[in-house]
Amino acid sequence: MKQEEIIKKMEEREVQASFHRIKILEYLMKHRTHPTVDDIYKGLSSEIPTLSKTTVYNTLKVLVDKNIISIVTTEEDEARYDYSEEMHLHFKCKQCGNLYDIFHKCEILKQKEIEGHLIEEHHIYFRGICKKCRKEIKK
Amino acid sequence: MKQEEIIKKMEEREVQASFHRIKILEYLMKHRTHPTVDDIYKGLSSEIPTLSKTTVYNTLKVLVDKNIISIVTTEEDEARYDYSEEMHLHFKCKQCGNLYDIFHKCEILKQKEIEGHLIEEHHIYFRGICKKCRKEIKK
DNA sequence: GTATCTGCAAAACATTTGCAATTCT
DNA sequence: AGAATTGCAAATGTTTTGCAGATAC
Repeated sequence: MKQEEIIKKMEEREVQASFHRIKILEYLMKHRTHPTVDDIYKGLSSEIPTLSKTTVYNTLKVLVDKNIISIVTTEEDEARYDYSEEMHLHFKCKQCGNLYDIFHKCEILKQKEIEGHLIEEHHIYFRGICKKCRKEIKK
Repeated sequence: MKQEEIIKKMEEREVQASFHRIKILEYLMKHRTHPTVDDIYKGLSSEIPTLSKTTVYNTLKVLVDKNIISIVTTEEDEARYDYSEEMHLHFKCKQCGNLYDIFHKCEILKQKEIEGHLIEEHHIYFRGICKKCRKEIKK
């Protein structure tokens, strides 16, 4: 995605597009690996040596608040962040620890309401044994 | 639930039923409010003055490992624990902060496999505005 | 020129660990 | 006696906060 588009996206959601913020959002767009704060910080610090972790925290908070990115809800204690335009769900393998994106059409993802409550965010997360590890076990 | 039944449940899952462990599991069975470690600790410390938080942590870890209880996956940084025999999902109100249990029949909760991955745990969590708060807003 | 953003250092928390004391079998 | 559980204190790791300096509108 071009920088212009990133800036446009931020303006749409009323986030001031500073240099650091653009770089952090760009990182999330390029790395669809559910990075932690530390991943983002380390990934950008060679390019932006003056970057501080506080700024990463601040920026992520703003982006989450403005619904540009979301927090991946897992049982881990370190937060992971996710940029995606498409609704999807997550699967984590108990064996290899891999966190997969699942772009699966589920009725529940389309649901806007449940028992009278208005749904604004869907967080669907499965844990188990992934395809790869199942094959390994069979061997 | 009677203490005997709690002990039976623990024996089934190969957890030694110590006094503290029974009390902690009992607390989780009685308080279906997704308590935090601190909630459990504070809730029991009047009854068990010698109880330490480390024991609460230890016990919860054992109970989760043996699939007697589960961790509620939210975006919060403090872990919440859940005892329930029935599969269900969670809804959190962005306004009042309430965390609701939703016992709703969803196809996805029955799914044992997705894209070749074996599902062992389903964590479904919605965020939005709850029924009550929606009514408040309309006023 | 005033708002906002940034970054350092310190503080605040939740959670884990090491180890000794206690308890259970 | 031997193994598992408990609990204190210290350590660890993540996230937040206060505040001063830099930057943007």
